[in-house]
Amino acid sequence: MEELLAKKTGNKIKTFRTIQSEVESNYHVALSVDCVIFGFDENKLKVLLIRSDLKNYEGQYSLLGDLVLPEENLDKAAYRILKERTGLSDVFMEQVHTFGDVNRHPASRVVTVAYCSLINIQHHKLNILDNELHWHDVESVTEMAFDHKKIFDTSLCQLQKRVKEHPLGFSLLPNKFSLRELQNLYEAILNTKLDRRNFRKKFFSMDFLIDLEEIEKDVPHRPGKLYKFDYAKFDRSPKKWAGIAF
Amino acid sequence: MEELLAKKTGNKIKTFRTIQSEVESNYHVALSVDCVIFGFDENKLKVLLIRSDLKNYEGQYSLLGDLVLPEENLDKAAYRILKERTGLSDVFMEQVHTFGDVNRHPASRVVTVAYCSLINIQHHKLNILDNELHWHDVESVTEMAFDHKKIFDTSLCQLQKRVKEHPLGFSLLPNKFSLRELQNLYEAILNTKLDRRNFRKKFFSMDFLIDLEEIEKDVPHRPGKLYKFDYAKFDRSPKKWAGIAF
DNA sequence: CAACCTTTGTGTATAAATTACACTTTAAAT
DNA sequence: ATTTAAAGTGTAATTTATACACAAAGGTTG
Repeated sequence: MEELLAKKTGNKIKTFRTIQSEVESNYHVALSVDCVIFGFDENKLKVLLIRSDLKNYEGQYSLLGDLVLPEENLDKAAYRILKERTGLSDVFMEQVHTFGDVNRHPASRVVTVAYCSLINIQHHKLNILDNELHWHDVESVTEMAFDHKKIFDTSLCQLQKRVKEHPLGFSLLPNKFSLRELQNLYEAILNTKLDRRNFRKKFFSMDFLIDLEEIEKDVPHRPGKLYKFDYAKFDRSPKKWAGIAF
Repeated sequence: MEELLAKKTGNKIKTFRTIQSEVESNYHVALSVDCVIFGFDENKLKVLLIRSDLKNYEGQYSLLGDLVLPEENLDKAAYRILKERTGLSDVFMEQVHTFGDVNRHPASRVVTVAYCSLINIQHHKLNILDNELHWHDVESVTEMAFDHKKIFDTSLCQLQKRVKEHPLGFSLLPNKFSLRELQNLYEAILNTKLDRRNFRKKFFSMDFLIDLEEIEKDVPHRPGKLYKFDYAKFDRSPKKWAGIAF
């Protein structure tokens, strides 16, 4: 949220210094939400970052965040940020962790709640406001503004864990996908190579994939069959999700 | 933290109403930490609760919490609360989730970060300050003040998950324990019955238990051998923790 | 249109892990 | 000495995970 804070303070509450003098109660803190938005494209796991415009962190990348509004629940704030930037609502979104170290923000105490979101990279257009907003390969993310690298690492770690125990991955894929794409996704998230036959066997045995009786187009080799995930069936009997151990 | 907030406001910032008028910036919120402190006694999982003294929730139980101090990190705040109430430091403590619904606190907006802590119920004396502070059977916890029931449920759920994938449970036991006690603990946390032979087989195969060459005292039947958990060995090769699937 | 390239799609044998299950041993209590 | 209650122990059956290779499909190329 740190980028936007500068603007907000400009509009409504002047500067950080002003905030601090106005807030007589030391027991109050600024509260923000930061979204780690993952996508999947070209067989790589991506994350959506913006360039920081705070002087302290000039040129560095940071997560998408904003202050939580006075009458806004935390989840709502996270969805608002996502909507503003990607135009998407109704996507997977989950709280990850809260970061509140005293000096994590250079200007004043700002406690931030991190959210992890998974979106289908094709179903949206980026809303580029003031700063560069781009997808970055997860592997290439090194330095970041504030403690955002730590937030990012925590989120990626949690994603790797959660994707094994819950069918989250499908949020990152198009509605119709081939088994190869699905496997590439898992390999990208977990950063491993998986056995193709065992992977297929596992998914077919769970029986949550609907055969769409269609095949891939425009591939320079034998096309694969297309499937979609049977969310209705999963909701009825989530226990049949055996987990992805590999 | 809600109980203490009343006092704090009395001392330093008067009343909630005063707070609200003083805080010109709507972007600032009160921040608290609530601790879900688990113990294990008489083969039952227990949680440490205090009686709420807010009028709205008279007579109901609530978690142990407090406002986060201006120069205090979140983890520090959680440890401080635990120390104040149980005299213990250096125990298992983990952030669970942050609850920030706009109206979760009747007086003003208070966002709270929940922590889960596991303590050995015998190694401490409760520091009973103003209100009743007691251990409660986890099963018997029904109504609670604020949204604390939801916080408690979330924490218990996370504990059930975490205890399978990490050797947390030993924090709840005395240093020396029998396999029966260990099994009772897992049964209490997971709320299931486990097969005794398979349970023992699993733990022995992981080879993290040190045989202390001692036996139980004062039991009216054949005494069991006592063990301790080999934390050093676990730290060297945590991958050998196979998880408790059952 | 034939040869080639790349990826799809499929099965089995082996090893490992999980489950179900019953009797003897020990120490304390009576 | 007998009773009582839990400790301690092994095996067979089932399920799950792993390793591994070749034929078929469709597009591309010369």
